[in-house]
Amino acid sequence: MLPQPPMQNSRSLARQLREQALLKLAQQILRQDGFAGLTMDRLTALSDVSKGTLYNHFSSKEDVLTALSVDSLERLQHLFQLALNFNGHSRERALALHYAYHRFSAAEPTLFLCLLTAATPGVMEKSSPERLLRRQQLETELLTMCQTVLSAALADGSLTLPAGAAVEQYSFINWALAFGCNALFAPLRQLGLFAGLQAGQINIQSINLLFDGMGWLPLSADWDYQASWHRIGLIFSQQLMSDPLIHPTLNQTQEPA
Amino acid sequence: MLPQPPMQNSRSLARQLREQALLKLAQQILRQDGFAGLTMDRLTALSDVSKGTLYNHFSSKEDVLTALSVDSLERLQHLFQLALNFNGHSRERALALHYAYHRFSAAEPTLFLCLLTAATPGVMEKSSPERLLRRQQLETELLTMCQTVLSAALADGSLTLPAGAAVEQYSFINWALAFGCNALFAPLRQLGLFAGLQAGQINIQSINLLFDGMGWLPLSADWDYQASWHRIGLIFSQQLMSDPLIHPTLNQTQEPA
DNA sequence: AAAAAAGTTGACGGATCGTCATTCTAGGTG
DNA sequence: CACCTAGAATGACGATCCGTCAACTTTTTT
Repeated sequence: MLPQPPMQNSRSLARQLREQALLKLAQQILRQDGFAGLTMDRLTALSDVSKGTLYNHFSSKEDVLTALSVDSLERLQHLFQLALNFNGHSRERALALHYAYHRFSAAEPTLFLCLLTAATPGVMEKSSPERLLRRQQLETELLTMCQTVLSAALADGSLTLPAGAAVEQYSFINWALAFGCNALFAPLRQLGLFAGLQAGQINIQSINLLFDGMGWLPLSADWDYQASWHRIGLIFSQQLMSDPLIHPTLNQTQEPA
Repeated sequence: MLPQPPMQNSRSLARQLREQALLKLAQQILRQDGFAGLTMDRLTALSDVSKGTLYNHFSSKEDVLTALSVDSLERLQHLFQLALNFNGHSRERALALHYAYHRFSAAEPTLFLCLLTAATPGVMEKSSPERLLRRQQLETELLTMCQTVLSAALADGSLTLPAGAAVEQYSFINWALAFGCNALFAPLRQLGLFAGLQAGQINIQSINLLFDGMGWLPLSADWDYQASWHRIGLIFSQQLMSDPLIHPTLNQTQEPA
C-alpha cells in the first residue's frame, strides 16, 4: 500500500537504527557536557562507528544538530497529537497545544535549545539540504495541527475572525507567543531576570490574554482555565515523556573542557 | 562632575575607537560572508591590528558575538528612547516600543541574529563575564523602559491589572511576543513558510490582540492603530537608522568557503 | 638617559573538522 | 568452494582555526 518502501530492508533498517543510536548518544553528550562538548571526534569515540561512517550519516557537525532538531519536532508532533485528543472545547484544545509545547521545552531543555540553535544561520548554512527540507516539512505539519484547532473553533462559532484576518495569521501569532515565552525562559532560568516568575503561570496567563483578545469563547472570566491546564497535564503525565537512554554508561570519558 | 573618568584619556579613547572599528568590521564580515565566515584570523587580517591585540579586546570569538549583541542592545535602547518620546496615549507609546523592536530586526537582520546566537549556551559559555554582565544590565534597562509605559498606563487608568497580576508579568509577555514574532520571521524570510504575510502587518495585529486581551484602552475597535503605526514610523525614518560603514572596501579578500 | 611599565606582534601548540586512499565484507558467479 | 566485485567502513592525514606567549616596540617614569 505504501508508495515505494525501499527494497533493501536489512541494510537500510540497520542504517536507521544506527542513526537513531548516534543521535541518542549525541543528545547524551549534549546534556552532559553542553554544546561545546559535542565534537565529531568525541561522538565517534563514544560510538561504535568510525569517523567516516559518521560522516556517511551526517554531512557535518551542524547537520547533527539539525538532525536532533528534526528528532525534537517529531516528538513534539507526537505530543501535539495527544493534545488534539484532549476532551474539551476548542479553546481548551488550543491550550493543550500550548501546554505540550511548554512541557516539552521544560522537560527537554537541551533539545529545545537544539531547536533554537538549529534555526541559527551558522547551523543552517552547513546542514544537508535534505534534512533542512525535512525540518521545514515537520514545522509545516505542526502548524497545520494548530490550524486544525482554529478551524474547528471557527466552525463551532466559539471564535470569529475579524474582516481581513486569515487563519494563518492567528496560528502564526500563537506560535510566536509560545516560542517567545519558552525561548526567553531558557536563558533566563539561570540569569536573575524575571526571577520569581513561574514558567507555567506566565504561559497560561499569556495565552489567556491572547485568546481573550481574540474573543475566543468561553473567555477566561467565564471559565477556569487554570483547572483546564491542570487537567491537561494529567494526560501528558500518563504518557511517557522521555524514552529510556541507550547508553547509560558514559563515564569512562575524559572530563569536559 | 562625572564620578571618575579614567585619567588616561588619550589611551583609553584610542582603545575605544579601535574596539568600535573592530566591531564594525566584524559586522561587515558577518553581513557579507555569514557566521561561518567570521574567524579571528580573518578579522585580524582585515583589520590593522594583530591577533594578540585582538585578544586584548575580546576574550574569545564568542566574546566578539556578545560584544556585537551589546552593541545592538545599545542601539535598541536608543530607538526605545525615541519611542518613549512619541506624542500619544500610553497604548500608542507601547505600540511605538514594539515598532522600534520590529524596525530594528528588519533593518539589521544580522545584528538581530547576533542577539539570538548570543543567547545560545555555546556562546555564553565562552564570553567574558564583564560583557555578559553588561548585556544583562542593558536588557534590564530595556525592560525597565517597557515597564515605564505600563506603569503610566496604570496611572492614567487606561489599563488595570487583574488581581494577582504584576507589571513584570505583563512586560514579560510583551517581550516574549515581540521576540517570538521577530525571531520567527528571521529564518522564515528566506524560507517559503508563511509566505505572503507582511511582517509589519502581523506585528501590529498580534500586538492589538494582546493589548485588547489586556483591556488596554482605547481598544483596537475604537482607535485606528494602523494609522498610529504609520505615524510612529515617521519619527523613526527622520532619525538615521544605520551609521555609515567605516571599511567600505572589503574586496581584496579570498572568496568565502 | 636609563629603567620600568604597558602594549603589540606573529609564530606556535593544540584541537577539531572533513576527506580519501586503503581495507573489509556481503553477496553473487562459475 | 574459490573468486570477484560493489559498496561500506576505517583512521591517518591535511587544513583550518583558536588562543597563548616569549620576544619586541613604544610610552611613561625616575
